[in-house]
Amino acid sequence: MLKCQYAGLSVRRIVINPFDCHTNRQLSWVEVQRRLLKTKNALVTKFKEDPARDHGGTKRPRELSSGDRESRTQDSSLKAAKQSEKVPASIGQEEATKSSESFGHWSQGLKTSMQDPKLQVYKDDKVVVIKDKYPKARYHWLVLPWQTISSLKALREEHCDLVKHMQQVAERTVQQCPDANSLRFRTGYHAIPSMSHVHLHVISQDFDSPCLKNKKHWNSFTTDYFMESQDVIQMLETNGRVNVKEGTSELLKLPLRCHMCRKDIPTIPALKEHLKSHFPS
DNA sequence: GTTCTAGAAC
DNA sequence: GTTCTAGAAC
Repeated sequence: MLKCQYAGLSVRRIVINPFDCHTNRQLSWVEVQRRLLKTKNALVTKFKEDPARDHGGTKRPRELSSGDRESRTQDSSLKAAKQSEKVPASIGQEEATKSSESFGHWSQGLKTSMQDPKLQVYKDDKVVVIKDKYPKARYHWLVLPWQTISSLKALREEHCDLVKHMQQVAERTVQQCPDANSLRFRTGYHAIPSMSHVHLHVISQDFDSPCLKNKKHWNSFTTDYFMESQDVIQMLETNGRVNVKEGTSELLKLPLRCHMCRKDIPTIPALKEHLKSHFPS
């Protein structure tokens, strides 16, 4: 039970009704905890008036084991990448921090992550590379510009050099990877990203990760929902903007198909088992 | 983006 | 009965 005092108002106790008021069914222990946390957060947010306290990724307790192996696998290459780290110019990072808006919503999480030195693999005056917080393969990085650009839709011809630089940095990051010769990598953007702030995915094609859990994850990297960096650059050069085809969001619902042998696989667990035949550990 | 879970699929 | 997914909530 919560005991707190804000703005002169004392809240001694929060009581959660263990029954759902609509269905009258008994709530699970987890659901009771979730409602307790929600009420507590609402009180804290209301009285402390601190919108930055609750950002993406901190909402619910998470299993510690998830992604651990991938993180360890990436670390060795990250150290190598860091050795080539340039000293950042005085502009860029601070400017990005100042111009960013609303860090509170989960979709703004990348703005926070890119500032976190623990996640940074490389940075220069234009871009930063971080490990994806929930890697969908053995190696999965994100290249982000310091400049605030919300998404592909906001890219224009004047961003051409920046986007080319992002691709160069992506290629260099792959070269630093100890498995660069044995694994294939792709570099590209999600056509309709969930997270704000334009980010280039650099991902190995093993898709061997406990964080890859559903059809949306799979299809976002193995269908045309994943837009190759080179294609994006070409679009910017020829049209001055990036064209996302109508119906692209429907690609996420396509049946599961192996990206290596094109075999249809019925379920995610079966797909993950199938991938072991292409990428033995 | 993730977590959680009802209910569909098996 | 168990496994798996889709969709709501965050």
